[in-house]
Amino acid sequence: MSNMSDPSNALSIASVERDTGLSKDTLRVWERRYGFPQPTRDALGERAYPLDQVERLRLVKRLLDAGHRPGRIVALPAQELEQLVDSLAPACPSSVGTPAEDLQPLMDAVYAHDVESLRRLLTQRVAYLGLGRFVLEVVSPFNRMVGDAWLRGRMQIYEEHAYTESLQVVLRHALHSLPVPTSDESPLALLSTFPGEQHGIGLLMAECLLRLDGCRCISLGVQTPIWDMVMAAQVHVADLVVLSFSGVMNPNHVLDGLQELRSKLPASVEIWAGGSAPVIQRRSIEGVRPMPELTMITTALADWRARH
Amino acid sequence: MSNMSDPSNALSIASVERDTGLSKDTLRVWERRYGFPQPTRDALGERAYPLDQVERLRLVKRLLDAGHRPGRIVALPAQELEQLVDSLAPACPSSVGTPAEDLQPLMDAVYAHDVESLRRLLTQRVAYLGLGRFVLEVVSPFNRMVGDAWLRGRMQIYEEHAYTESLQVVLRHALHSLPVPTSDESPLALLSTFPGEQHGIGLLMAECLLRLDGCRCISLGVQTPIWDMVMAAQVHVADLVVLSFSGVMNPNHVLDGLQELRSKLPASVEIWAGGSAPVIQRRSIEGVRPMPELTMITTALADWRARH
DNA sequence: ATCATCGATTTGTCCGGGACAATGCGCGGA
DNA sequence: TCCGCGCATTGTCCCGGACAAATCGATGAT
Repeated sequence: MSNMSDPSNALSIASVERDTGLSKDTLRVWERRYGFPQPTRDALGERAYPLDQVERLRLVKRLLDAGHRPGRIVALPAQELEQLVDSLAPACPSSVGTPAEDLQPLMDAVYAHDVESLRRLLTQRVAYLGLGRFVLEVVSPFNRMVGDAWLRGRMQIYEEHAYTESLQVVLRHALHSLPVPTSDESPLALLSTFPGEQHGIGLLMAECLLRLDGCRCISLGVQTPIWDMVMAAQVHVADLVVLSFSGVMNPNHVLDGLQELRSKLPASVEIWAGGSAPVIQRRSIEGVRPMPELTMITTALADWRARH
Repeated sequence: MSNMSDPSNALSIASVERDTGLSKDTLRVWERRYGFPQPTRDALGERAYPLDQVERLRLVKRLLDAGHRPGRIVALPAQELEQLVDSLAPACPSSVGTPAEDLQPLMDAVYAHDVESLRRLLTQRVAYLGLGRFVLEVVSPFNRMVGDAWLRGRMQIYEEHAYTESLQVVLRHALHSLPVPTSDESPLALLSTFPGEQHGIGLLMAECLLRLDGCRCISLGVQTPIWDMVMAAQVHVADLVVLSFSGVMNPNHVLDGLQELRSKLPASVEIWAGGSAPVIQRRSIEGVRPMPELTMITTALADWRARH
C-alpha cells in the first residue's frame, strides 16, 4: 500500500473538481486565501493534489454543507475536521430505520468483499420486509452508513462501487417483477438527474416507491440536460419530473438548474426534488417540491391524487 | 414564444457550460479567437448568452464530436452548420449484424417514445436468439445506429437515454436469470470503466458474454479510479480486468491510464480493453489486450483457458 | 431580553491575458 | 505511395484582480 501523500498518484485540478464538486476557481482561491489545499506541482508546473488532501477536502465539503463557514474550517487539520464531523452526527436523527445491528451483516459482507453473500442478504430482506419497507428501512439508512464510512476513509471507493452494483441488481430485479401499474388516476413520472450528477441509486429507490404506489414511471437514467427533460416531459405528457441529488453537486448549480427547469416546464407539471443534498431543504424554490425524505413520496402521491 | 436572442432570458457562462458541455475556458477562448460565441453583457459586465447562440453551440458541439475541427466551423453561421450536420457521412458499414430491416421496429419504438413496446421487442429478441446472439447481432449494431442517429441530430439525447435505460433493464434481467458459473478452470473477471467514462452499456454487454462463457464476473460499475481497480483486483484475486471505452474520452487519458494500470497490476492479471474508442486499436500498449470487437471475448476466453 | 438595522467581512464566481503541451495538418523527400 | 518533420491549431491551466451576494455582528430601539 503506497503512501497517501505519494505524489506519484496525485490528481489534477480537473479530477479533484469532479471528485469533490468544488470548482477549479474555488480550489485555487482557497489555496490563495487559506493556504489549503496546498498541492504539489508536476513537471509542467500544474497542481497535483495528493490523495490525503482530496480526502480532507471531502470532509470540508461535508461540513460546509452542514452549515459551517469556509474561513473557519478550511485551514483546520484533518483530525479536528473529523471531530467536527463526529459532533455533527446527531443533526440527522434517522427517525425511521433498521437498528444498526440488523445492518451489521450487510456491512460485514461489504468489508469481506463477498458479493454473493451481500446480494443474498439483500434479497432475503426484500422478501422478508417487502420492497417498500426494504427501501425505506434498510437501503436508506445503510446508504448513509456506507457514505459515512467512505467519507472517513474507512471504506474504499471500489468497495462502495461493489455494494452499489449489488444493490442495483437487487432493486432492478424487484422492480422488474412488480406488476405494471394501471393508468387511471395515476400520474406519469419522469425520472432523471442533472448533468454532473452521476449517482443513480436514489433515482432507483424513488422509482421503486413510486411504482409501489401505482405510479407510472419513465426513467431516463442519470445526467439528462435540462432542455431534454423539458422535451421528454412534453412528448410523454408527464405529470411529474422527479430529480435526485447527492451531496457532490455544486449547490448553486442545483439552484440555477431547478429554476431554469421550472421556467421552461408548463405549470401543470410538478417538479419533485429529492436526495441527500442539503441545499434542497435549506433554500426553497418557487414551484419545486422538496422531498428530503423518501417517505414523503407516498404522501405526496396521495396529495397529487387528491388534487386531480 | 419570446425572441431567441432576447437578452432578458440569456444564460450565464456556468449555465452554458452545463447545457453544452463546453468548459468556461473553452467558451472564453473561442470568443477571443473565433469571435463566436459573442454574448451580450449584463449589468455586471458578465457574459450573457442568448438562447440562439446556445443552440448554435450545440450544433458546433455535435459537429466536433463527428470529427470536424473548431477553427473551421465555430465561426460558421447557423445555416451552414445545419447543412454540415445533414451531410454527415454514413459512418460505419456494420460488418456483422442483423439486417437493418430487422432493427427498424426497434428504431420505430424509440422514435415513438413507446417504452413498453421497446422493452417487449427487446425481450422477444433475447428469447428468440438467445442472450449471446442478441448482444452480438442486435444490441451491437443497433447501438451504432442509435449513436449515428444522435450524431446527425435525428435523435435527441433524452430518446437515447430512454433506450439505454430500457436496454439496461432487459440485459440485467437476462443476466440475473443466468446460472451462477462454476468456479473451476474459469477466470474471475473484474469489470469497470475509467473515471470520466460514464457509458456503462458496453460493460453490461461484456458481462453478458463473459458470463455466458462460464466466466465469473464482478462489476464495479462505471468510473473506478485506477488505484481502486488495483486494490479490487488484489482482494478478489481477479484473473482479468475488463475495461470498456466509448469515444467520448480523451484518447491520451486512456493511454496514460492503461499504462498506469498495467504498471501497478501484477503481470499475472490480464487487462482487456474493449469498446468503440479508436485509440485501443490504433496504439497498442504493452501487456494490454485490445478487444475492438465483442466477438473476440469468446476466443480470448478459450485462449485464456488453454494457457491455464 | 428580543428583534431590526446597517455597515463590515467573507466568499464564490467571473474576467482577461498569457502560456504551453498535445494533437493534427500539410509539405517535402525517399 | 508512404513516412517524417515542422508548423498551426486547440483545450486546459495559471495568475491576480475584481465584485456582488451572502453572512456576520455590533449597535440601537422596543
